[in-house]
Amino acid sequence: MSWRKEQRRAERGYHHGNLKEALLQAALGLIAEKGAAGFTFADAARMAGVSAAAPYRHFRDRDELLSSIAQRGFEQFEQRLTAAWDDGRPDTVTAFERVGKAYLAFAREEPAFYNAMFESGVPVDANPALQAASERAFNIIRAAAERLAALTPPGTARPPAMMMALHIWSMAHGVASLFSRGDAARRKLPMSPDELLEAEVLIYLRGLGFPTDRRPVGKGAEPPPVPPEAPSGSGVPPGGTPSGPWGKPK
Amino acid sequence: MSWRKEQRRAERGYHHGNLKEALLQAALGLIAEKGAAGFTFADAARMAGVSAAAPYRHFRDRDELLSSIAQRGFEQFEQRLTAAWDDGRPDTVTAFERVGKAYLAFAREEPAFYNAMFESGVPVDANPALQAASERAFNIIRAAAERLAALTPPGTARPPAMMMALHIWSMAHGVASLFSRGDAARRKLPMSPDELLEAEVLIYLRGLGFPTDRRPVGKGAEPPPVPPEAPSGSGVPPGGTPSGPWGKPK
DNA sequence: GGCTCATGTAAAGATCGTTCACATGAGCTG
DNA sequence: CAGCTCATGTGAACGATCTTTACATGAGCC
Repeated sequence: MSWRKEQRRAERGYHHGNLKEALLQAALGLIAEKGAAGFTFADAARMAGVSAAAPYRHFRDRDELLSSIAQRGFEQFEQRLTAAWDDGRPDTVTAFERVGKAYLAFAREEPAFYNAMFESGVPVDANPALQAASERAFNIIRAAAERLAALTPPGTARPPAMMMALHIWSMAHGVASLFSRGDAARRKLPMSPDELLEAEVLIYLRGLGFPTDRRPVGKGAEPPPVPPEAPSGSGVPPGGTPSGPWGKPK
Repeated sequence: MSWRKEQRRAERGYHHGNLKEALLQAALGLIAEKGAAGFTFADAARMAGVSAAAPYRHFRDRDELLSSIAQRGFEQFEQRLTAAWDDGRPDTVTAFERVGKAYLAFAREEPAFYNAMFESGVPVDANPALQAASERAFNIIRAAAERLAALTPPGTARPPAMMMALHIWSMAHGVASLFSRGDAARRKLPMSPDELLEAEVLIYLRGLGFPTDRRPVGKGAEPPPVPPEAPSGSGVPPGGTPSGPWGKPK
């Protein structure tokens, strides 16, 4: 009966017109603010200007709304990873690292999605569409790993691509959850999460025999262009390089 | 007024005697069952056989109970990591990997603690004791990394120990959150989380120049004893070893 | 114009978190 | 042992949330 309510209703009529979408947006905002735990179904309804019971016409319950958001998150995630991977251009290793950065960027820039996807307690298999979306996203990493695995320098054992993909995913997720978002970011670090992950991945790749000693960590000069995909002779890093992927040793 | 209630009270008298501890235990059980999000203050009270208001005599609010549990979790975590590290015996690399396994074992065997520590939304700096406990636990990993860094084979750049520690932590945490617990464990994997992490760490260490090609992944025969801490000449793995830390290539 | 069904509302029940005034009894003081 | 005190537990109550149920509205279609 409040004036505002009548006002709203006058604007949009008895029927909202696009409540489902409005609820998703509202929830997204609330999760970004207060985390998936603090988000409340009633609040989302209020924010959309409808009664507390209305959302039940569009979502079975609060959890279904949450898993819808998680699903949407995985879809956007997939898009960003795909763009970052850019089919391996200009060279596989560079593109691979770009994927890692995109992972962190997503966690940082879309905290609400990331939260719903990985930290809200929504099980991956809550709903088939969610699971499918999650798998599609992971498949980007997997495809990238496959391309990378195919490049193992001669004389080096070829690692299973699936394993590589899982490794990379765990690194990115570990760095993101521990250091790259909200509260967790308060842990004091000697370097940025991006640098941390980049060094981690480079060391890992070197452990697999890939030549990765082409640039220091700083974002200064562009690395000298590498002949794309031509494994430069012996894959093993030249014995005893004095500097690692983490920059100059002091 | 119920018979049960009178019964309980007759057994223990008006005062509970050890309510704080009982609440912590009850909460632990509930979190293990339904996750930190699903755990309710009222439930814990009920489980301890006490009115819903009683817990407020021991905890300012629900969040304080949660962060108490997180703190306790970090303390137990520290103990287990310390035991696993065993001051670097019998050799640093072996002990280091044992720490990784202990990390996963803790996540698997103490889901309630792990949940409260890392997934409950309790910020690390919620309370100074919690933060301190968290740092003490991390310091075990850090100390181990320091010992490891000191062993870098001659001719190899020495990585910052802090960075190594953060890398290892992120790997362990990433594998644990994504693959090693409850709902998340439903993702289908080609290998166990333990093996996954072990391979990841070994490849990483190899990337840093450590010789790590001493055993396949299977848990069969004990690895041949390695002369403790005698960096065997050139640290770089003998060029072109045909099998990696992940086992035989097929 | 009238029907129908998706969509929204109001009201109500169950549960929680939290607070407040009050009850109990364990332990100290004399 | 009497009496005091204070930590600890109780019950009742408030406001908020989630969810269901019966009812209202109106958009689209015949």
